[in-house]
Order: sequence, then C-alpha cells, then structure tokens
Amino acid sequence: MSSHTSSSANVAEHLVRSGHRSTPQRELVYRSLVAKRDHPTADEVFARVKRAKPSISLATVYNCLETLVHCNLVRAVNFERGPTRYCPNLLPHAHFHDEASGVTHDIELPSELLAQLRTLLPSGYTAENIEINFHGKVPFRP
Amino acid sequence: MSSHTSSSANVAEHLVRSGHRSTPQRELVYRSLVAKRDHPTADEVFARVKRAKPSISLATVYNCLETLVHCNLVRAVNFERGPTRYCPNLLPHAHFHDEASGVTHDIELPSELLAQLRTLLPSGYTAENIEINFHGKVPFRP
DNA sequence: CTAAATTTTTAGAATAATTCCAATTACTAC
DNA sequence: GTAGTAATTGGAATTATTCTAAAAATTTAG
Repeated sequence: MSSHTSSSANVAEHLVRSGHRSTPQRELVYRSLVAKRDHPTADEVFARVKRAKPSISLATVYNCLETLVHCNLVRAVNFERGPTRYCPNLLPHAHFHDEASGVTHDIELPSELLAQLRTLLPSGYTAENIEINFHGKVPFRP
Repeated sequence: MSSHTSSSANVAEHLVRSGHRSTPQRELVYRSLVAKRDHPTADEVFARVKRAKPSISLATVYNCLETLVHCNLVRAVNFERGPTRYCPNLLPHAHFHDEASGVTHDIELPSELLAQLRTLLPSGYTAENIEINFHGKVPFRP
C-alpha cells in the first residue's frame, strides 16, 4: 500500500464507517484509480473497470465515484469546464494542469502554506477545503 | 472608475488592442458585470443585459463573455461543476464559496503568497495562472 | 461614397457530462 | 427464509455550453 492511499481493507472499512456498503463495483472503481493515477474522467474509469467487469454501467461508475468522494477516499478534481477527474491521493495537494498535454500533476502542499492561506480570510470565514489549480507549461523532454 | 476595473474607454481600447471590435453588446455585457459584481452566470448576465437590449441573444452573451475573458477584462470563475461565473475584478484574488448561500466572495491575494506558491512547482514548471478556491462557511448575521 | 471583405450577432440545433428514474438485483437483519 | 433497505442498471432527461449557417453590422479598399 502506498502511503497516501487506503488499502482494500481500509476501503471497505471506510465505506462501512460512513454508512455505505462495500460492493464489488466500489472496490473495483477504487482499485482502478489506485492502479493508474493519471486523474481519469468518469468515462475513462468506466472503460477501465469494464475490462474486469463488463456488466458494470456508467451510471454505477458515477455513483461509485460519488460515494468514494463522499467518504473521503477519493478527490474530485475540476478544471475549467472540463469533465471531473478523480484522484486517490489523500495528502493535501494542489493540481498542475499542463496546457500542452492536458495532463494533471499533483503538487504537494505544505500545511504551513495552507495555514497561511487561511489567514487571508475575513474573520469568521471558515474554509473546510482549499482548492489550488496551477495552469501552465511543463518543460519539454525529447 | 473603480481601481480594479477598466473604464468604458479602456474596454473599447482593450478590445481593439487584442484584435477585436468594440461592439454595443460587448460593452453592455462588460458594464453589467461592473454594475453588479456578484459573480453572475451567463444566464444571469443574459437576463440583466436583456433589460437594456431585449434583442440580445444568449449565444451573444456567451460570445461576449468569452471575448472579454480572452482580452483579460474579465475572469471566468469555475467551482465544482457549477455554471461558469464571471467577475470584472482584475486584481489577483481567490474566491470563497459560501456553501450555505452559494455566494462567491473575492479574497485579495498578496503577490508574495503567489510567489510562495510558485516555489512549490518542480523546476521548469511555469504557471501562468493560479486559481484558488475556498469552500466553507461565512458567519451568520441576523 | 460604395462595394467587397471581414467580423459579429442571432436563433436554433447539437453536444457533452452528468443526473434522474424506475425496475431489477443484492445484501442485511431478523 | 423473508422483509426491508441499499445498490446497480439502462435509458431518458437535464444543463450548460458550443456549433452552425444565415443575416446584420462594421471596416477596408478602391
């Protein structure tokens, strides 16, 4: 298990602790996200999990992703009207969107910096999450 | 004129300088954004400008907004699958989304902090813009 | 000034991503 | 095992946005 994701056992437990059932579909969707951490869209996840379970439906993939996001096993990443992408990295991190390739990279965020950002808020404002998206270029490697 | 927006003259100039025409529709859309800075959606802008010019079409509102965004007179604000919202504040700022009311507030960003954020990027990565969204609660005022 | 070229506007059709719906199917608790 | 609840499924519906092609407006060239 990678340090910043949950083991399968944890996923089941996490689901149950937040009042959901552990189902083959949910486990499969979660495992597909961990297997290839390239911030896939729901459609891409659908294509991937269909290989292991051809009977799964797109609606189920959407449902599973929503459930996983709700119990904090997965993060939904939105960038400029594009389709929502999903990411199993649970550490606080920002996203860098490479405009040339469209690829999304994780950027680790020191909690110190998050704390600093919170100090910008007017008194009484409480942010339960802070989303940071970089948009730019990545060096070209031939 | 407010310090962080363009005067009408500037808008025309700005448009022309970036290779576009200054049209009544574009000016009107821009003025509506400055008049009520509540981060309206394209539909809301459409409703507002229709009062002054009933013949304007929704497609034109979309076109005008896109043009204004392209010549950096207006910023597009996206938050979690919601419709794009528009904002004429040209100063670097983040957005705070109040989950209770759905209202979006501007949060000024010291350039120092932006510089600090850029230091998190791997070498060679260049961010031409950094989007920061807070999501949380605002104190209740009766 | 007038004609040609270009850009913009317009209404409506088309699209893309997502959500909704109602009918099975699968689990869970007794 | 049966009843009750939750999850899955396929397809229809929805929403925001973009596309398209024609008409209108504006600019440019002569």
